[in-house]
This record gives sequence, C-alpha cells and structure tokens, in this order.
Amino acid sequence: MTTVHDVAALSGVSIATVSRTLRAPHRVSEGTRERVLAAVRELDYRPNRAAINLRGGRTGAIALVVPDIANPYFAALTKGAQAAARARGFGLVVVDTTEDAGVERDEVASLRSEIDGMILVSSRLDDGELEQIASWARCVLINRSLPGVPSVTLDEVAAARAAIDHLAGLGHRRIAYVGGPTRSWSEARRWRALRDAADDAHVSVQRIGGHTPDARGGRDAAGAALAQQASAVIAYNDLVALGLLAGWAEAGVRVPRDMSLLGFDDTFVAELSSPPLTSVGADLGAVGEAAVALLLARIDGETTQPVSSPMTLSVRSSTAPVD
Amino acid sequence: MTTVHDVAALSGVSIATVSRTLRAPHRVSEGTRERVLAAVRELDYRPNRAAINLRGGRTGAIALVVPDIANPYFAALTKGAQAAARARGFGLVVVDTTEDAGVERDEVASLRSEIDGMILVSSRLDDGELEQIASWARCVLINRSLPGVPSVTLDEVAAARAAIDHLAGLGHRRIAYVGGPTRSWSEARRWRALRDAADDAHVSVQRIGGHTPDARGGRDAAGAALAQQASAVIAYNDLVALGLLAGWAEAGVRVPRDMSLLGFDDTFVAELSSPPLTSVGADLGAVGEAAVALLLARIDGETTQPVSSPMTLSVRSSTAPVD
DNA sequence: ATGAAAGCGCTAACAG
DNA sequence: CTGTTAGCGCTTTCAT
Repeated sequence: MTTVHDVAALSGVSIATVSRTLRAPHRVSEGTRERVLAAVRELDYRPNRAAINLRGGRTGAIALVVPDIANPYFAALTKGAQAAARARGFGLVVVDTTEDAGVERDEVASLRSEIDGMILVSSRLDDGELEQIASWARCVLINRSLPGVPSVTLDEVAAARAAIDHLAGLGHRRIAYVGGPTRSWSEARRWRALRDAADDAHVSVQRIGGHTPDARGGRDAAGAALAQQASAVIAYNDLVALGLLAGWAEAGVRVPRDMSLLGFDDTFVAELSSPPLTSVGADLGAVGEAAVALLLARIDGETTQPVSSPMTLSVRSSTAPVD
Repeated sequence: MTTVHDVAALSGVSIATVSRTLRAPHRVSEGTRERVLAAVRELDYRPNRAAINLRGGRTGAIALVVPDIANPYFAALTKGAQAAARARGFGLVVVDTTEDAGVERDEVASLRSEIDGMILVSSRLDDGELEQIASWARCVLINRSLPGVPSVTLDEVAAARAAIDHLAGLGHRRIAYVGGPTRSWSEARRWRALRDAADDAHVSVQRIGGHTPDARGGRDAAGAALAQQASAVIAYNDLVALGLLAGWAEAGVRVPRDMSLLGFDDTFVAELSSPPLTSVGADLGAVGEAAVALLLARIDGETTQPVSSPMTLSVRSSTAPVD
C-alpha cells in the first residue's frame, strides 16, 4: 500500500506538502503541485481512510438501517441512498434488522464508531429510544417524525386524496381498505388520511385489519374484502394487493371487471401482475437520496428542515368505472 | 467519545492493561480484569474502529458489489450476506453498479482502503480485470468462476435437469427457452445445461433470444414464444416468466391449461402471480452467507475451495401435464 | 511556499 | 502481571 511517504519521496518534497497538495492545492506552488500530482497518479496513491478518520474523527461511511432489505420498498430506497452516498464519497453500510426492534437496538448501538451518521427507515423503536439515539448519533428518520430530528416522510395525505378521488371519479361509493399492522406508524397515518379524504369526497371506506403486510396477508384477506360489498379495494401496499388479486382469481373474481383494486407504494411489483396495478407511491430512490443529503448536511454542521416527499398516482389497469 | 485512557483512569491501571483485558483476558489477573470490565461497562466504552484499522490494517468491513440492489435476486443475496457479516462483527458496505462495468471498475478501485475484502456478484468485468483485482484485493466471486479465486456458483446443471425432467415427466416434448443476455456468463451456463439435460431426456428445447432479462423482455417475447409451437416454456428468470404470463393473459392464453411455464431463480415474485410460478432456484440467502464465510476465511489467511450451491425445483401451479 | 513535529486511539514489543 | 513506549498514515499548527 502506497503512503504519503512514497509520494513525497518520488516527488522530492515533504509529506506535509503532499497532504497540502491534495487538501488545499492553492497553498502549493504550481510546479510543486504538478510534480506531486504526477507522483500520485504514477503510484495510484489513495489516502488511507482509517488514518483520516483517526485524525478527524470521521469514518467516511454512513449506515442505512432497514427492516428488510429483500422487501422491494426498502430495496428501492437503498438503491437511491447508495448512489447518493457514493456520489459524495461516502460508503453506505446496510443493516437489516429483520423487522425486529431488539436487533435494531443492538445493531444501532454497535454501529457507533463505525460510521458518521445513520438513516433509520421505518424504525420499530419507540419515540423514547429514538430520542436517545438521536442524542448521541447524527441521524435522519424516514417514515417517522420526531421533534428535533431531521426526517423524510411521505405525503400520505396527498396519496390518500389521489387514491380516493380517482376511485370516486370512477363512480365508486363504497370502498374497502385492507390495512397493515395496526401498531405501525405508517398504517396509522395512512388510515387517517384515507378517512379524511373519503369524508371530503363523500364516499365510505371500511377498514379490514389483522393481516400481515405481505402477499400472504392479502390472500388471507381476500374473502373478508369481498364480504364488505365494496366495489373497490385499496390495499396497504402492493404486496397485499397482489395477494388479494391471487385470492380473488381463485374465487373467480375478475379485476377490474368485478372489483377495482388499488395498491400502495407503487413498487416494481405493481407492474408485474395481470392486470398491472394502479398504485400510489413516491419515488423511493429520491427519498433515499434526500435522506442522505439531509444527513450529510447535518454532518457538516448545517441545520436542516424535515422533508416531505410527494406521492403520486400511477393509473394502470386494475381500476375501472363501476358499472 | 470515551477512549482507553478514560477506562484506564477509572479503573486505576495503564492503557496497555485495558487493551490487554479486552484482547487477551487471560493475561491479566482476575481482580484487574473485573475492575477494568466494570469500567468498560460503566463508560460504555467501545474501541475506536479507525484506530484498530490504522494499526492492524483491517477495517472491519467487507463490500458486496452487486449489479442492482433493487433486483429481488440480488436483494435476497444481500440479505444473507449482511446477516452473516454482522454475525461475525463485520460491517457490510453495499455497492450498486447499476449494471455498468465502468461504474463497477471505478467503485472497486476506490473501495481499496475502505474494506478488508469484497464479494463480487455477477460481475460485468472480464476475466483479465477480475484477475487484476484479485491480485491486490481479497475477493470472492458469486456467479462466476476463475482459477485461483474463491467463488460460489450455482449448480445450473442440476437445475436444468430438474426443470427438464419435471416438464418431460409431465409429457412435454417440445420446450421453448426464453433466454437472457447472450453475453452473460450465467446465460451461457444455463443454456448449455438446458441443452444437455434436454438431450438426455429426449426432448427438444429451442432458444428465443434478444430480450432483456426483465418483465418487459418477457412481455416482448410472448409472441415469439407462442410461435415455437412448444407446450412448455422455460424463462431465463422469474421476472421474464411474469412478463410472459402478462403478455399471454392479454392474448387469451391460459397458464397452465394452454401452456406450461417454468421460472428460474425462485425469487419471492414467483409466489406473487396467479398462477404462482413453478421455479427452480437456490437459497440465495445461503449463497450470500457462504460467500461471506469464504471471504472471512481468506482474510484469516486460510485457503478455501470453490463452493457450488444446490438448486432445487419448487413446483407450483404454472406447470401441468400436456393434454 | 515548504518542512518539522505533534498527535488522533489503539496494540504489541519490550522492560520491569 | 503490569507499565512504558513506538508507531500505524494522515493533517495541521508552528517555524522557517
């Protein structure tokens, strides 16, 4: 591994000048600068991260803590965050908590000297613990808000309005909502936003709960959703919608002829089904990028404002006018 | 941030003893050890990673380089690798190359002092470059093999045999294969394995090429696949299979009544469609874990053997006897 | 404009 | 069994 000493020797200057050439080029004379840079290229010198860290107390890496990296929602988020971090010269350490608060707690604690800051996505921890963490680590929250802690949240209100208005415009008056985990922060916001939007649009929305937020949960809820006598169903997320679709297919219910179906999150799976799913979601990659930007700004000591990311409706073929 | 000095001061010993207590507990007296450990707990002391790195040349992190983290195949792999790395006290830095060889090249180079080793998944680089990289970095390859470099590959031969035998057993004699990118290493192995297995089973298999390895590619290939007059189609991966399914649904072709369909990789999306997809694949989480185990063994200076991971068939409802 | 030297937190000789 | 000390690679005063 080549060090500042090698470069210094090759270019005939001191190590201080090498360092200066790299960190503050204007403080070195033209000729020296060129000789040093030539040596840097020649030796393919790259400053040792650990040494820089040790001196400056920075590690050059940030962590992204997600409940489940294999979930397309979090994977999309990760992709954006990764790109943004790398573009600014930071490494992205990914931590998968397997949806477990205990694991999240432990991992976050052990991350301490490994990173300069972290992004907590859909945290399973309670407000108290989160505040605690924010007190000793620079962090940014996604899908969660807490006074004093920078965050990126999705505009569920706009999403709910877009979804309800779309359905109402199609003539649907009775809508069912297959919800997610009752204790989840997102579910709470989502359901409240849906109720408000339904009230404004003068349509009714009934919630069906108690199912897991995945395809299996959707399949399990297929019967109950039908029993609501609704003409359209909104699912907690695309996976649940796909489960609903599969369950109904077996029961001979056709979408959108017999029933309209609307997904949430607009992940890539929404385009995979037949019919492809009308869904409302945010640009998750952009959300990940925004969180990284927020975090790096904080690391640089700037103060930041919470960010709300827009959610928009993608109309595909799973929704149709009520007949 | 608390350091060895703080712990030393609190427990009334020298910093060397603190370090020793943590690294070689048996070399300090019982009483001292207890006092030091008490101080460690009291102060919640954690050794600074950068300092350890600087001394020992280890960073405590490894990198996983994947073409596209949002692809369920790589996401599943990442999940396993992440868990295995963390379980052994290593951080996992994820790098997404966006399927671009140039990006892969650059990122790998800049990773140098950031990590102790790396896992390259489905690399887009050629053998020469890979050898080059292996010469200065400890690395493990997944879905690629190169003499002298540890690797984890999937047993495509067994997979092809399982797929073909399943279909042949169902009475299918004429099978079409919607392939992946012609230049891809996996595609080459997969297609060869399929041909061999088909020969052994005395059935015919025709390849349809030139489409992207995703749902859109499958949709594009839907017509061509029908034109083959085959009674069953094997897709390069589950995403392509789903695209095929969607394309056929629009054309009124029913699966598995009119056509049997078999996916590859057995990712979670195989269970999402109706009908759910019969697919052949490996436990990708285990593959990721195996790669991490291999890499850490190499970091510890052990020599290792290439690993071949089994692929098994999951029979669902997209395949049926030919009528 | 450049160099000498201190020191970031830690571990491993080496001494006692 | 324990303490002193050198030094990992780098940046940054402080001199020159």
